[in-house]
Amino acid sequence: FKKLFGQVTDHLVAEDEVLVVALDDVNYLFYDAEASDTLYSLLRAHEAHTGARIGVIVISSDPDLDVIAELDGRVQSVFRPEDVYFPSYDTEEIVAILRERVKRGFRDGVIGTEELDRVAGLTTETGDLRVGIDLLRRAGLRAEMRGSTEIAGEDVDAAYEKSKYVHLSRSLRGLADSERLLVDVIARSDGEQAGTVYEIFREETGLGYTRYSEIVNKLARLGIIDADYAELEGRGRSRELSLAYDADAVLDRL
DNA sequence: CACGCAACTACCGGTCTGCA
DNA sequence: TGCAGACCGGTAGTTGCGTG
Repeated sequence: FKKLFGQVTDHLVAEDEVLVVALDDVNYLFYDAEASDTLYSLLRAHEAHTGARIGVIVISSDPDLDVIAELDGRVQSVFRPEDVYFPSYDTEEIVAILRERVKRGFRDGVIGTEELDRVAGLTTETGDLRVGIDLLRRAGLRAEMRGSTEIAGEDVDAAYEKSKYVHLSRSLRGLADSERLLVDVIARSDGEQAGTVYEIFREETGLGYTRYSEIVNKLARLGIIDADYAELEGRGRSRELSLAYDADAVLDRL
């Protein structure tokens, strides 16, 4: 990193250029607690490499995440961004976007208005356009498998059983071995207390509580598991760990 | 009602290891 | 040899119950 970054900043100084870095989906950096270090390197580059000018644009797709508040003080003091808020797509906009995809991806008449509305409705429910696009693809393939040139309502419904998990598949794919193992343990002991789950986790991995706690937090922030403080748990407080998805769906994708 | 304690979580400094 | 990532131990902080 140091070597590469040094080359970049040297180039900026030599050519008298300004680098603008756009970080799409930054929320994922927060889930890994990497956001502050990343922004710090970029925004304070001029301290280590005099004359290097770097600006940052950050794009978050998690409305519950307060980007500025979650950053370190040392980053907050140099990162004073302008906020631009983009509201999520409404059903009408989703339909328009999906219709455009349909036009490009399918022959005329492959999907009717009724079926497209159904896709749009399911997409609105999950709040993610990726679900809708995946849904079109799967429904189309399913119709083709049946030897039909038209997508039927049941193609959409059957495809949705897979498409609704695009988030899950994507999240799981990015996990390290020990993280996947913990997901596996939680899937098999759903709803247990943090301490109980740790016992099993330690037996299988030999890792310490610190690492365990960090992984639990990461999985919770990714939305793979729920880790809520349980009410009335004898002494002190304890978190209850459970999957945010259907256990079989998770185990299938591990 | 203050206090200690159990059962956790959060954080920090540091070691170990693999890689180029 | 230098670096980055994974991991650990120690310790401080949080919470709510039991106790005198």
